[in-house]
Amino acid sequence: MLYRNLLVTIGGRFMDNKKELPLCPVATTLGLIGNKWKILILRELLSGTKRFGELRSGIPGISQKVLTQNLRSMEEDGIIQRLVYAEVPPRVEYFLSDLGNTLRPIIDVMAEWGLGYQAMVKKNLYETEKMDV
Amino acid sequence: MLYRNLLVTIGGRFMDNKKELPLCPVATTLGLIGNKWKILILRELLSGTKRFGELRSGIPGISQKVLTQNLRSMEEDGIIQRLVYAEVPPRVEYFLSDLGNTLRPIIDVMAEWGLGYQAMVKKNLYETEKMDV
DNA sequence: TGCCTTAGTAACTTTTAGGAAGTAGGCACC
DNA sequence: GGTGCCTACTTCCTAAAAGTTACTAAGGCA
Repeated sequence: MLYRNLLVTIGGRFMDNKKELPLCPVATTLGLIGNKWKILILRELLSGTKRFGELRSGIPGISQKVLTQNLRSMEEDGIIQRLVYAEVPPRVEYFLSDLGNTLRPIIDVMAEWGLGYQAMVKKNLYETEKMDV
Repeated sequence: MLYRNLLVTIGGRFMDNKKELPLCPVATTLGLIGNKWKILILRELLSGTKRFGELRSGIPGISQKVLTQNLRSMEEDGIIQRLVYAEVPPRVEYFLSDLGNTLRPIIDVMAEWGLGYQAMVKKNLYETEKMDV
């Protein structure tokens, strides 16, 4: 593994150019998983190894190109690993590296917050409807 | 407060069109803070009320336009609140709403992970240098 | 009068994402 | 033996988003 690859992708136009870690830890984290697709990919892979097509169907709205781009970027950053089988039709498996697995708490907290928010919205809508009537 | 504004912004091209909550809690969360700028704005406001200019200088690389856009979006979503003083030169203060404050654990976990990552990179670089010599 | 201030907007350029079509290459089918 | 199928890309073109720069309002102050 190339340790230098761990130096990531912050500070450029889309935090993807300069090989330099920002001082702020939050910005450092965002340098690796700063867009929503990477987080959704992470969410998918937290439940285990997935093929390209499985990721695509598991993440509604993502295009092939963007999925490929983000997978490559995450592989470069050492978050995920890529395993190509010399078969026809082609088969490529993706799974989290040890580093990628350490990101699990972040997704957990986000999932937890999302659940609470969904519940709040549901409750508020209900009360709003009651008030409307 | 308009409760319906809590229904957010997921599923469109950039998760900002349809007023519909996704089933996945992670995607729900990403609908509100799915881009890096919002998370950095959140980080700034977690330490207290800030003026527009303070936010701008506290978040290196953000442009006026993008800061304005994200602040407006976060205000619509009920995460932050905006207070305009009728003064010249103008003064506008931003601060977290109660809802916005509930996002604190997410930023905390990201900061924690970022610290660990920074430490790892530093250590690995050091070892790599030793190996290179 | 002229210049300072800050938050925001408008016009314009660059970057990124989306969509559709093309590629590889072994296999099944007619 | 030609045709089509399968999957994981890749390429091309267009649309949308983000970035950059310049400009505005409107009172205070020299």
